Amino acid sequence: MLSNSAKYALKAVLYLSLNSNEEEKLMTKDISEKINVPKSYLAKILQDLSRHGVIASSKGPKGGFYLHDNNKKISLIDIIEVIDGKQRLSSCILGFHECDSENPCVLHDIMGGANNQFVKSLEETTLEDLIADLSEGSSVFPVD
Amino acid sequence: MLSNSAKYALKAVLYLSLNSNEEEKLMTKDISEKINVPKSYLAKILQDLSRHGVIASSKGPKGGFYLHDNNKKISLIDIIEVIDGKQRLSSCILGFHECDSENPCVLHDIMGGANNQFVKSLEETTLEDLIADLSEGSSVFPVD
DNA sequence: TCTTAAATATGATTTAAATCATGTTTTCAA
DNA sequence: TTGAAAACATGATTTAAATCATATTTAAGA
Repeated sequence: MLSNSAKYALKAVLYLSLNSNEEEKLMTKDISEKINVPKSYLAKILQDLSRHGVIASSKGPKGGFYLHDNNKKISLIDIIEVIDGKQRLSSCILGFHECDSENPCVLHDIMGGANNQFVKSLEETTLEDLIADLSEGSSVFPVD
Repeated sequence: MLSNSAKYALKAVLYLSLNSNEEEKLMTKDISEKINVPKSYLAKILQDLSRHGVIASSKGPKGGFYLHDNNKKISLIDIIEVIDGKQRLSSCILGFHECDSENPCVLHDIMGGANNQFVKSLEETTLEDLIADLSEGSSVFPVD
């Protein structure tokens, strides 16, 4: 459903949203240790996210990755799509190309629209929402 | 969520449930052409399913794969678990090991139990149910 | 201006899933 | 009883994702 890379991206951006700002940037090394993701692999993902404007970065000494406030208004789906593309999440569970509610594959209804609902949640949920949940203590930010 | 192999298994077993019985067995070659899955790859999967009693087989000339009536009462989850194991379907979307409703990861609620519900459907749905849906014309059996 | 610390860009390597290939066993039918 | 047709078993190859490595660019600070 989600690639490993996309999961790492979500974790990293969430970590940044909790621990960074314009004054306190974070290096790949720090993030990778904290969220338990291989450093060079994470580096590639962060660079990808930065190139697409999902996160901010600056080079050189005292440089690193961080989030602007408006980056926190981004929805989760936008993070995922930078890494996995648009297709992956909406694809039929049996790999049927023309699968939709008009022309449902034999498992489409079994899924009960679970996937659609999940995608909708990803579209509607922003980083800020997750931060709110976490600060309420109603959920946990997993490391592994 | 599901491996490619598990998808192929579902398609193959469903095809068998529609087109085979004790008198009309089907060879790997026939099934693979019909459901559009590589022959030798499918062979491995069918042998796996047969070894686990999900489908029946007989060797030699006039041999092949088929389903007994009681094989049609099997639920979809049992087909999937033979191929993918028990873990894969229930794992946390962020890869968090202790993720459950007691200790939800930050995405657990976002998923809205979509995954749990999906697994439940797979547990409750039998091949017969799918066959019924198909014969009503309310769904389609996809080839690709 | 020079050194150093960071991201950036690019490509190589590893790993696991997917796919292919082939020899062995069983059983039917002539 | 023998040849052929099928599943069965096993292992090799390919491919894509995941991971690693390293040279290049940028910018801070001395």
